[in-house]
Amino acid sequence: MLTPSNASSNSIFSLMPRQPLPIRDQASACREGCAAFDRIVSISGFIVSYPRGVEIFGENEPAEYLYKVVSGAVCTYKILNDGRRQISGFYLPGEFFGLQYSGEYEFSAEAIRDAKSLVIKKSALMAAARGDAAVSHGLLLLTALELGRVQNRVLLLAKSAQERVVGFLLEMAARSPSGRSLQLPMLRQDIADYLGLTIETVSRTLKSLKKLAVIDVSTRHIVIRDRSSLSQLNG
Amino acid sequence: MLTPSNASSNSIFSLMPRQPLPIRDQASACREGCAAFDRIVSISGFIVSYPRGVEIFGENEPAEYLYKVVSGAVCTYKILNDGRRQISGFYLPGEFFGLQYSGEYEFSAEAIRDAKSLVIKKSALMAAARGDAAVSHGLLLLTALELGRVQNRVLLLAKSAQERVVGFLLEMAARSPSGRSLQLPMLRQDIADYLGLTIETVSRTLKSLKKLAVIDVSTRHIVIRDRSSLSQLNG
DNA sequence: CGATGCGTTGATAACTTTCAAATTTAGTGG
DNA sequence: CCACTAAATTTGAAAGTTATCAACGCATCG
Repeated sequence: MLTPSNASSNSIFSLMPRQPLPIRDQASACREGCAAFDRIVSISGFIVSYPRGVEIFGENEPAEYLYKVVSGAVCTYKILNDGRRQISGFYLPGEFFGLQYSGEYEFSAEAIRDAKSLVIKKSALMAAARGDAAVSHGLLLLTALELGRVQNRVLLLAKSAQERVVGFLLEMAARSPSGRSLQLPMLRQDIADYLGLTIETVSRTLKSLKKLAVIDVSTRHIVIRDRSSLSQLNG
Repeated sequence: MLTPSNASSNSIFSLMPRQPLPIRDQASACREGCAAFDRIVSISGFIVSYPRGVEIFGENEPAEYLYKVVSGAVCTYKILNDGRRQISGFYLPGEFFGLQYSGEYEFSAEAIRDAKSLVIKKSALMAAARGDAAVSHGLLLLTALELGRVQNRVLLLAKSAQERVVGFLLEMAARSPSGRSLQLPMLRQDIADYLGLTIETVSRTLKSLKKLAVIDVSTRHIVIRDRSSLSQLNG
């Protein structure tokens, strides 16, 4: 009942992989399982460029569009009452954002590097979905993957500073083409706001991981030297 | 396009309320929006009793069943490598759990009070879903509500101990029949494992909130005396 | 070459955990 | 219903972790 072979069923259960997918597979799962979805997205979407630092959409705006990163990098975030910024996700090329569970965006989105996005009007997607179950399946798969990501983040945030940073590095590594060499598109401040830490703590933690010889650190680039030790430090 | 009036569309977007629903509305949203779903659940489900402390299902077991709490209380959790327990959610009467995004449960579930659950075989639900769009809509609504909950928890866990406890109280209050008087079905240890704190910190934080005259505290019962102050402390 | 933004480093303060009781609560058998 | 026991919660003191504040270094860019 819950096997991939049943993927044409109308139920959400059948859309889910048997094993939780590693994050790196978001793009590929969608490619393999939802070719029709991707085709619609490519046809009905248009490319928009966002210079670094520009807001792509704001919290509480009507959620009219779905976005797929083509190049660069994007984050979604929320500003809390006291002015702190909580980043809820980073999105790299091939990944989707703007998939909100209500009629209005729950978060704001901003380009953290100069970025290009494929922008798809949700109403167009929905029209396509009525005639093509693969499209609605694609949307559901994205939603389920997002849920899995967020659940992982809950586990991450319950831990110590070192475990958070390690978890972040492993997550980024899983999404990188090369699993060992990470180009970090975001600033230290972005990492801090993602992990609920300060930039100083992020900086010091990276340094201590370097001292332990599990990673090499430069400003925008991390090399994982000892992955098994890193995984052990993940708790 | 994204209005509630469009709820019969095949797209997940149309299933979502315009505004994020407060948590208390999980049960009622399902009642109102998914009468057919609830009917199927009631018909095809059976009642099982679980004494307090009993495991209902375990992480990595095949996710064959969906559960709806009838009485008592349940939590889902994960044991981390170092033995810590991270509780991922509490479920009160009327709420669903066991809705996993993969073919196997991501978490374990346990009765934190003597509990009765309606147990529904997912394969039966899926069969019903093929003939009745309302059923698959119901599943999707549950999934989307779960996503919203988890997103709120991410925001919670990035904050200070006091803000976490306050957020927890506000969340529980929103789910209680009376919004001001909370019966807590869980132990302090459960609250601590939910918030990523120690029981001592939870205890001290509750005491300090009592000192601030925003709540009254007894072992299993909280009364919110000053809701607006409490909300302000939520960050 | 100064200005600016970003990252690192150091010292101190604030917060949270840890460890070790003491106290209260809940359950059980008399 | 009371006494006893085990479990749960609270409290206190000390240790550990992270944040805050301040300064410095290091690039990039006009």
